[in-house]
Amino acid sequence: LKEGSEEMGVSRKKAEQNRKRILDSAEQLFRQKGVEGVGLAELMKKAGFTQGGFYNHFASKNALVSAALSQAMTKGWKQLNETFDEAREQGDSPVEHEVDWYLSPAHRNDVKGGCPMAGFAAEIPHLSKADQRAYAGGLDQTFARIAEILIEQDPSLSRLEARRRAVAAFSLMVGSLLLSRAVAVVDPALSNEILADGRSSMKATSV
Amino acid sequence: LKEGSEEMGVSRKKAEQNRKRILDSAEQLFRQKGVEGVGLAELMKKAGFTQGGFYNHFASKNALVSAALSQAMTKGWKQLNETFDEAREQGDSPVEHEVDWYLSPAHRNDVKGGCPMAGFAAEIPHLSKADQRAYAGGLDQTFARIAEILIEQDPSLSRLEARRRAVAAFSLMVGSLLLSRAVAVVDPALSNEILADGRSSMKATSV
DNA sequence: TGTACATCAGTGAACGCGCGTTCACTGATGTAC
DNA sequence: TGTACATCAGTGAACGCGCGTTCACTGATGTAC
Repeated sequence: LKEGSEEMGVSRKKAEQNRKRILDSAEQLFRQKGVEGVGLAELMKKAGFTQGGFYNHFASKNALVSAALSQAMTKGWKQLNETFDEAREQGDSPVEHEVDWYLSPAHRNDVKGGCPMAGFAAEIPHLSKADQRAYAGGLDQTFARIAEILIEQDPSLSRLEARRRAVAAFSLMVGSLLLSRAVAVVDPALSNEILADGRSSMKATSV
Repeated sequence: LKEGSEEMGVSRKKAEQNRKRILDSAEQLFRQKGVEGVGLAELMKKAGFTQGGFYNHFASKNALVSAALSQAMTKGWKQLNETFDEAREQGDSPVEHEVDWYLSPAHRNDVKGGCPMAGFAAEIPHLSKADQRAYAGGLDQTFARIAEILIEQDPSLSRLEARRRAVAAFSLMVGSLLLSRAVAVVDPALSNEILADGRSSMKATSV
């Protein structure tokens, strides 16, 4: 058991990879079609398995939803910080860099990925309290990180003012992204305009 | 037929009222639980009927969804204009009046009602193209109306600049409302903060 | 105005279907001696 | 190191259930003469 768990056999390693494949498929499908719009049969088929194997990896669909939300938020948090680091390396304003990515057509089109706070926002009220708490924690953390960066950019900002701007800025980004996605298929021009106007508003308010 | 349709019998009048009750129940339930989260049995029971009667009024669940979305948008449009009229009567700034209502805890808590552009935003990509088109039209109309009001308030604004501000302002309001709703149950303080920061940002940017 | 027939909203049971979940079985993997 | 047994990921069929939809039936409403 001691050494056995250290260097696992092929099958267990493979099983862990398979779990990851199920989880990744779930994350994408849940964003794309909504949690209620995806069945386990479809999901397992996409991951390359038959339906029955699901319960070797997750206790229930709800457990999978929690895991998918959690993974999406972890990815989103990494992405946020990478975007800031990237901007610093290029000597750009970190928040402007973030906004340019966030309100880009590419991010809008990436329905399967992208910001989990936007992608899951509408599902959250239908999920468990634990999931709602996880989401609220992730959102608060995001606000805090943006406020931190704002103070870095302009040290004269008070903590309170930075927080206010961070919350409003992120709300604008989420709203623009969701409205832009809602009309993307039937009115691409309007969809692009929403992104562009969001961007120009962010720049006008010196954030 | 000529006179008969002029002064309809009690039953047909009643039937029309019943249709309205089904439609109203649907509008509320779809907002609350999402379109996929509501079954026709539950819906008809809420409206006070048995399941089978549904198809006397609507051709399918999809047809009901379209009707509910359409009714919600009509109501939303009326509400928008009434809010503007109300502000003018009281000598308030129309847009500020709108924002104070839109980003109020009362509006956040009114999940069954309130702004349809926010309430249905996440559902739209899963609906029919016709519904998506209707939504896009309603959104464009909303942007245009807000831009109009902005020019009324400040005639020096160019059409383009007014439009830009209207789109960004509405996107901020929608984003704040949705994020605020997402965390309302598990973190009321954060939920209120999101609304408050949205409001103060709107005022700071002189909209 | 009064009677005979047609209409049609509402009932309640049933339809096939896909859902989340369970289960007996398999065979390769991992463990014990 | 080699053999015997236990584990457990994956299969595929089945479970009960609720879904959207259909249908035969009812009785009050609306129409025709």
